[in-house]
Amino acid sequence: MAVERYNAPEREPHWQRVWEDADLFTAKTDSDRPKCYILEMFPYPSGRIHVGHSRNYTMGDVLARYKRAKGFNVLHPMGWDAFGMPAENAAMERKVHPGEWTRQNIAAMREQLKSMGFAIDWAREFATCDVDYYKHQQKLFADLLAKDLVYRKSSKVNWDPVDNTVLANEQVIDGRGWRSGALVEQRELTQWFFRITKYADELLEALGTLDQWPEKVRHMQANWIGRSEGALIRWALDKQTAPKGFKEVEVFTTRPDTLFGASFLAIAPDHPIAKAAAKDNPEIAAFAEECRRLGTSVADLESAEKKGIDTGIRVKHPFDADWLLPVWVANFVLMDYGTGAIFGCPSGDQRDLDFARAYDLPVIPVVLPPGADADAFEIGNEAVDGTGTMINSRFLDGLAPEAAFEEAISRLEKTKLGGKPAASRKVNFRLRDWGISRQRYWGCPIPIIHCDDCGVIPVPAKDLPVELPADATFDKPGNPLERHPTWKNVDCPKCGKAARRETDTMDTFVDSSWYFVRFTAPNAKTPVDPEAAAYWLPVDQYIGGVEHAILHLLYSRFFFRAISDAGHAPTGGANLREPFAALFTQGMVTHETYKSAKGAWLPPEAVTLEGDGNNRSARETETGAPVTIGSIEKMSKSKKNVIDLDAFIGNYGADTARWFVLSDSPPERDVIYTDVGVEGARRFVQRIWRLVNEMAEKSAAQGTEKPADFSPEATQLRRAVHKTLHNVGRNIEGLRFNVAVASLYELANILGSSLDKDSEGHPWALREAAEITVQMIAPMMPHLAEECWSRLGYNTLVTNQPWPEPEPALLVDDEITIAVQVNGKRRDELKIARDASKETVEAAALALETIVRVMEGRTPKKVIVVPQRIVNVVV
RNA sequence: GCGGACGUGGUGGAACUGGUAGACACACAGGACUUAAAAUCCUGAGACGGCAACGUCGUGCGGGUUCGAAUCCCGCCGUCCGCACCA
Repeated sequence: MAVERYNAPEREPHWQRVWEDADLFTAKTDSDRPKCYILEMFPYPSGRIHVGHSRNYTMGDVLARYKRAKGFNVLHPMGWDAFGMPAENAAMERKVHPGEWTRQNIAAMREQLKSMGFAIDWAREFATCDVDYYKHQQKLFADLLAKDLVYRKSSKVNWDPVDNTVLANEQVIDGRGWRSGALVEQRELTQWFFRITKYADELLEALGTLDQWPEKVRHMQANWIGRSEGALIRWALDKQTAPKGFKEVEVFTTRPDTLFGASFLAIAPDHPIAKAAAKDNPEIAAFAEECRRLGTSVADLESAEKKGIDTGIRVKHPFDADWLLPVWVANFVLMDYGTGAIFGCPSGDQRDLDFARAYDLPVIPVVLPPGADADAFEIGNEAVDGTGTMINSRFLDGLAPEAAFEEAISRLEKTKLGGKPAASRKVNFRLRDWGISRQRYWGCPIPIIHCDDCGVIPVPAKDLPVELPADATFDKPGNPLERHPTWKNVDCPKCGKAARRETDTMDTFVDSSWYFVRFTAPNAKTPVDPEAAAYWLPVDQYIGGVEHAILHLLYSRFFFRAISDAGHAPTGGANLREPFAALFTQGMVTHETYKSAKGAWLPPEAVTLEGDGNNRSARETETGAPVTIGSIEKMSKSKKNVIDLDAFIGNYGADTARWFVLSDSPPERDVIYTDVGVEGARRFVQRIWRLVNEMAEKSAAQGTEKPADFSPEATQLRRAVHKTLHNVGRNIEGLRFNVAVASLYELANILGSSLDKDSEGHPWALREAAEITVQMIAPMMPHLAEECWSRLGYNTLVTNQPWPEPEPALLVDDEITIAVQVNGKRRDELKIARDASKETVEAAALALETIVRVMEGRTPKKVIVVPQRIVNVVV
């Protein structure tokens, strides 16, 4: 009677082999069945997989297995986002080649993913550092260049003057280089850019069609693109004070209606006028220098204290040549946005107001809020926005801001300044072109040759790929390609003279902007196989972290369009512009952090925990030294709060890991890793195993004919099973895995109490229950499901079974329970036939003892009956 | 600074379009089985008051709309994420 425990770590590899031998997950282009492309954002091969990583692959896998059972031709591939900084850092620190480090990590991580039993088509696997991948990327680059979607311009980087190297934003800590500690400077470099702004309007417009994307992601992208309608206004410089060679300054504004509230102009520290002013004025030069020390991160720039310096330059107000305003250099004006110059209207903009108060500049209210008293109205420390009536604005007085906006622009369009209109309408985008140059080794080489005579020449197609040299050195900072003795020396393909290779490599976001296309035909001779792409794309469900909500997803949307327009469109793909039909952003797995007395992070396995609730404490297991329990954070190598997957699977098995990460927390939210949560998952694995074993003994034999009649309790069991089946299907499709899990727990409770019954049809109902239960858990705990399936007497694979369909008749109850309220407060409930008429329900409700008592003889004013939901008696 | 989200028992969370708040799980308490333990099974439980029947309160805080609000609207507080060279 007693069932042996299910030994997951021992049985799981067996089933993985069986699946592999049966070649179940290799996707074939097969037009008979509808296709379904499921993709999780591919991982960076950082070393080892921990339980945190496994969550989004598990989610994708559940969906892939479910869709497969539903009859879809599923594509579920895996690959590696293999270029990037960590490999280069490892090379410097451990003297191991980035390629070797990356390959080792990939090998380890591939084995770990396989041990999770994922239904992945491994035949399509590739890494972005494979020459066979990046050579196609170089071809795409060349084609984009030919289409004028790539260009060069000067742009700023973080420069470490001690290490003589370019730093990523994350390598700049408090304004200093992370290794050298030197104060970081901004430096201008000529770099490569993708013309993403050409697609700004389309990328914004098309967001409206992405109805299977989270609202918040679309919102974030819309804000990121930042379309705004306004005007370019030219301000004449006052001749007395203007730097030599400058006559005017152009300002972009979305609020031309507030022009009469202007009290100063502010320009970016690297605006040409600011640079000219700095030449003659050491104070301005010093200020600009200080601004440059802030690095290039927008977050740092904008959260820094607002500071400025008066240049002494004056400009004429566009509507009044006698009105002179000062020009300031300010640290919050960005050269990259608009024209790098703004006019400050302190009464209408909080940042301008703070600035005006700090430097004692005039504050003129120009918009009177509705209901405010015109004579007494003053601006305190809070600016007023939008709505109201224009005041102090001469010919605009009395207008609404929207009307004043139109009027101001119309007038300026007619006003001539140096023979040209003083202003023009302009749609401005916050989105900037995508800078892809990286001064690093471990990335896709940009296939360009620089010739002194011929200029910038693309590497001819016949000479591609441009491969990374294997023998680069990593013993010092800086770009190893730049200092490689021979690699960059090459003959100009045009004139044959000695020339130099481009030593910049591409941003790794380029690699990840089209890997999902390559998965559709990973061995194609051309970057894109138009037939395969047309068949598989778009990705039907894309799953990844919210941290990619903007950059990766926007770049991919752009790049897919750009390469389509450059000759790599899927067949008949004129309407296929969006690569990801549905997007799901999953939460992280978090874990407590532990710190030793010396302040070093400790991994969980080195720590022993004691007590509970508020009395928890921790010690180092080996030494007994006290440990500080830190905050709960996303699992990360740097804080060591990771649970390694191998150890986990060795203890509990993959199915427990899978079940745990699917349970409890809604998938879009973070889940906290706890040992007790894992124990819960492990117990459930055993419980299912016991249940199925007992059911196998007590149920009808396999293939028994369905009885004509079922006892009430057998019907009740069947109802529960079919309702669960309905819920699990619905919730897997909606990616509400935690809810699907909960309904399976609920069913397990019912199954447990249904075992020892033997009324009419019950054995058959039990067999049906066992089979459907096993099929329902199969996408989530596939190994256990196979084990159970064979225990039920099958020599087929449950993975190959079609998803069962619930019987509609079993989903609805004949008698239902509805709540009865008096004045909106629940007082009793009522059991009544499902199809009872409103009148019947009302009468039955009013007749309830509790209701009669609570009514105290009062007559109902109104009785609201919502069929099958609720009765509310209003007195 | 700008932009985005989230907030429900001791804990993780459920609640389809506004209709019985707290499903399910964890932790906890009591019981069964056992020489004992583990495992397993059964029972209980939002808070407060009451022996109980039952009553009152209750979804971060303050207002509003509605017969009815966790859900919709306005204001506040708190937490988390992104900000263009981390991936």
